[in-house]
Amino acid sequence: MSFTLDPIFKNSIATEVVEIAGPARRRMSTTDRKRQILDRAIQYFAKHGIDGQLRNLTKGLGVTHTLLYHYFPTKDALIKAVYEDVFESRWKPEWELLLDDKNLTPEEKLNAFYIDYSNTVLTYDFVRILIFSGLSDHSISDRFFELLRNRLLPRLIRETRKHCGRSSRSKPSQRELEFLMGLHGGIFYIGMRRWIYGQAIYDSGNPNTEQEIIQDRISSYLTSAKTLFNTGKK
Amino acid sequence: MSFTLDPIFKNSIATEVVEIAGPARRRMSTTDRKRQILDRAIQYFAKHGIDGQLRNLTKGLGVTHTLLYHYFPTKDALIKAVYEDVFESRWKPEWELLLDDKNLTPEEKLNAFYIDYSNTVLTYDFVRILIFSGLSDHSISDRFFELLRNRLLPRLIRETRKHCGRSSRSKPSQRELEFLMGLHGGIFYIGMRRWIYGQAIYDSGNPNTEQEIIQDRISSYLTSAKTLFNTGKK
DNA sequence: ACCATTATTTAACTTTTGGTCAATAAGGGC
DNA sequence: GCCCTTATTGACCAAAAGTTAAATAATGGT
Repeated sequence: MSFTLDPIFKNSIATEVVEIAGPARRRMSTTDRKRQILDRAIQYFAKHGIDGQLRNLTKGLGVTHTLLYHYFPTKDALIKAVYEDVFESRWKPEWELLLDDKNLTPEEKLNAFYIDYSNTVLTYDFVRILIFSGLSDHSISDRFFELLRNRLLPRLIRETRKHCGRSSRSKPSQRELEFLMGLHGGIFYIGMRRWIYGQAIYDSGNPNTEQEIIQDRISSYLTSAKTLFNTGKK
Repeated sequence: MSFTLDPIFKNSIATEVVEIAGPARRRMSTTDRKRQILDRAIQYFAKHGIDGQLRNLTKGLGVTHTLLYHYFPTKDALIKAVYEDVFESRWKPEWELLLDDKNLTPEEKLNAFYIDYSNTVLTYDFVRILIFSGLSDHSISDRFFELLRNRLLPRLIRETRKHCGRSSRSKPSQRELEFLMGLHGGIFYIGMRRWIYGQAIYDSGNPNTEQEIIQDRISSYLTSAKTLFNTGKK
């Protein structure tokens, strides 16, 4: 035997307990809510991995986990949408333009590029989601590297060669590419240390310091490329 | 209503279906079985992450998942044992000796060290488990970096300075350390590409090629260190 | 002010999964 | 060859977690 409260009364109690302000149930437009859920999902999956639980994901939204199914048919679909979104929002087509700019020296281009690249890509959400993807199904990591390989690396090699006073007619050699990947990986590793291993790096992310660090490496890369690749012998 | 087979008969069927050879139930010594489970767990968790399921983990062993609880009290204990084991088995104290060897030049030491380091550390199991740990609780990644920071980096900086003809009396500057981390991260990134992103790198892991790649980078690192840190000005 | 639409919740189902425990049987020692 | 130890299993549990369907109620349009 149990007693039930008057519906209105019950509602007012629930309102007080669960949410301090606003009506118990607030309706949002489909697009707004979908966006909100997606943003939340990016944050949540970046932190907990794609094995995170939907019930916890929606908790911070003040919404039931079943509401997800109104916007995404399955959890996999949501994850796919997260991948898609995080990927789309981070890749900048301007990078290619920057590297093609005729008014900059190779060193200026590399510096400008890698500083912007590290500010855009080396964020908590992106680094972690990229790696979660790599660890499981490769779904975004493959696409990301395809762009890298096709759009960026050839331009970076071209600029490297320009810096060395070499022609860019021949196809990049494996050795040149790997030397470039040393620079590239070293920069990506900054993000790894910060967002995967949780290391505080230099003065808590002072952008000046980070810029100087990157510039050191680029300057070293370009200078060494000269001596490594200009002499004919290995 | 159901009928039951004669126990002996039933057993022989099960034996045929489940396992082709050997008796249905084989007993192993405690130490052997524990070792076998641990090896399997390392493999399994490296592939599927620590959220992998115990039932699947034991499937390949031809053993019930409940048997795990005879050797490890909980899943967490098993994971901890995995971390422990993978960590212990990969860190080589000889590295410190190598870097302290008085008969080698700094460049020889760095080459020898990083080639062995990459062969030891940049394996499927280790790279992935290190990163899984970093993504979740940092339990091994912290310990690994502590050793790196305390045992290796100071020696690597010392050798770098020696190569530049500088004294090692002063404490490593942040700039020096970060320049070194560029090299170090670039090398770790080789493992990332191979074991996280699943990229085939150069001729399917030709060790010679890999050695040359690492040597290129080290030579570049050392040469640049001279020009970066020998002049007094920034 | 009402109504139709649909965003949101409630309740429930199912499968998965870590964990327990009593029953079983392999294998070594006698 | 028997017996005792204990490695191994099978049945089972409870909580977790993805998914569904029906009920509820906010909101915009008229």
